[in-house]
Amino acid sequence: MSGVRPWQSNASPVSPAAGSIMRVCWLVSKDGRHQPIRLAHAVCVMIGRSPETKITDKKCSRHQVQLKADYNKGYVLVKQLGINPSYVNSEDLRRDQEVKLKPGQDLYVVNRLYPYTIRFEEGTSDRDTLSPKRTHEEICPNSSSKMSNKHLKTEDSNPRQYHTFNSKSEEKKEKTKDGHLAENSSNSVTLVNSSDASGQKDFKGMWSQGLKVSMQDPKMQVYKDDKVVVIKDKYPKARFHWLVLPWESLSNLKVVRRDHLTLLQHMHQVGQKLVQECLDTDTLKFRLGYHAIPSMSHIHLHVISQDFDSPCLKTKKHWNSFNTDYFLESEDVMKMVEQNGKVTVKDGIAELLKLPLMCHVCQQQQSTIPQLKQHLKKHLS
DNA sequence: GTTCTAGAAC
DNA sequence: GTTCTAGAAC
Repeated sequence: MSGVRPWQSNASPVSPAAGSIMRVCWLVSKDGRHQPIRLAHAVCVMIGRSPETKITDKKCSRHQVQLKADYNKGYVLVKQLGINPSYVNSEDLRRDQEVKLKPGQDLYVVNRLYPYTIRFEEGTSDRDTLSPKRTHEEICPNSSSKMSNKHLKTEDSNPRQYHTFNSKSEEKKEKTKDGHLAENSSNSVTLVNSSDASGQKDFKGMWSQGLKVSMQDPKMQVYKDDKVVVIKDKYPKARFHWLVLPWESLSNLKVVRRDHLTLLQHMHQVGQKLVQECLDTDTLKFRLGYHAIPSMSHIHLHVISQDFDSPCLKTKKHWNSFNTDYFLESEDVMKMVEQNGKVTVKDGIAELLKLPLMCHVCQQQQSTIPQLKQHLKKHLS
């Protein structure tokens, strides 16, 4: 990245975006009677006694349950239509009763028989939605290719707040170590082996997967190279607020090991470079670091200016997540990984989010967020 | 992560 | 009465 000033006029043009990322939901027969059935978004699908489900039980209606997937909310609405009860989430359903079926929960189509579960996946082409999840090898048999060039472009839509320098879209993306992000030779991306996606006990909903989608979106990308991508925080808590994300699938700091140290160092260097290249760097201070317990999946390094002048900064949690020890300095994280081979977070660190609001410049306590924001104006040059 | 809103705080 | 926040829902 040395010498690169991505927003300058000689940057490369942006090529057409790859296919937009789409989600797909599968109804999976837990006893393996048949292949997964695709549930399209907001489309009612009837499940019951049929050749497709291979259910021949006469107690099962041909229209036993109606399923409607909601890709935005990350669940499937189950409506019982048959006479005999279906069973979801430890509850027998009545006729016409509707319940939400979430990843990790089971649906028994009738009389606690014929178990199903659902699985949400993501892909960038229609083709990805036509067949169930494939292994990385199935998708990308020759997966040694890597992105080689750095292509950057300026597109400064908001000079005060952002340099939006989109990266030139590369047609082929890299396979990650564990196959989380894989791409075949015809320009489709599928999230496979989503270690923290649907079905996991710590799955919080589709919203928590948003960074994985954003980082793949050329319109969101501010910088990218073969190891990392930078995007603007969608809800910036300061005038400048970027996220540096590795292509490699790392859900959070908990999975980081010594092997990842060079990656963390690279993320830090890219973050520092963003700061150096920022036109307001003379007047603004920046911090680089990680949230101890991030809400969003996929590890991300915050690069944030210390003005905290943003309408998106609204809550005590927002403030304290950047202004207490909940914010782990990138340099401290790297040291920890170097010395201990992993990152450890103190017990009870989430309690820091509830601390009284304190100005990060003069340490004066403020009683409310509006007061704090008013106070912060004093420190703005 | 955000949005929404009931009820606490003023 | 209005402002603000915490927690639920997504």
